[in-house]
Amino acid sequence: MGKVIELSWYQNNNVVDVAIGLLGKHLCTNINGKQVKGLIVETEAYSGVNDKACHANNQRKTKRNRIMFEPGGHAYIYLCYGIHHLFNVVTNVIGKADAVLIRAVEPLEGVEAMLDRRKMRKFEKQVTNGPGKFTQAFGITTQYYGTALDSKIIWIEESKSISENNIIAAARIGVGYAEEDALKPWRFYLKENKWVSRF
DNA sequence: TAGGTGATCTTG
DNA sequence: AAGATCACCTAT
Repeated sequence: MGKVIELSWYQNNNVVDVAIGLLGKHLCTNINGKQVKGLIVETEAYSGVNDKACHANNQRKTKRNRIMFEPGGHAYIYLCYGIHHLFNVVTNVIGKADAVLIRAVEPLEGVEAMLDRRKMRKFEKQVTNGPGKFTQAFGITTQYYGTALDSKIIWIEESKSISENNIIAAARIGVGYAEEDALKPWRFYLKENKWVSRF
């Protein structure tokens, strides 16, 4: 068992640093009596009010994204396309609405529970290789909106760090509406890791 | 490659 | 009040 990351670690004013720092760490949930763990292999940084791809762009603050304006270390979970529950880590201090989207994990523990929730028989990469897929495998839904990430429900543990040589930076996925910000290389993933959502 | 899905946001 | 949009997934 790794050490649980403290909330203060997320209260960093550089969301790109946090997005890179989360790679290789262990995301854990204990939901409906099932504990699962996965290695974070893909993240994206969303940088507050000046990032056109970010839900908080242009000071937009609504019922959906209000947690982004709270201190770092809480879960921002929202329903995407009516079906998928997407999981973000809120970062930065109160009033600075940054967040990191977790896009994919490599299963480490609780594979049975993951397959069960995904209604899959075979253990293959489709279990957790996308932002809507791994949340389903982990039991994460909007019910857990705002959960502190040092809780017993959702938490992230330290693990050995990843060297920069093994990290790829690229444009974020699915943000074509964001004009020039769509090109920012704020998607990060582990090189040659088969659990990454797409290449 | 196309269609499903429903909360959220915007317009009138 | 109605319509458009959307940080995606699954199956053809």
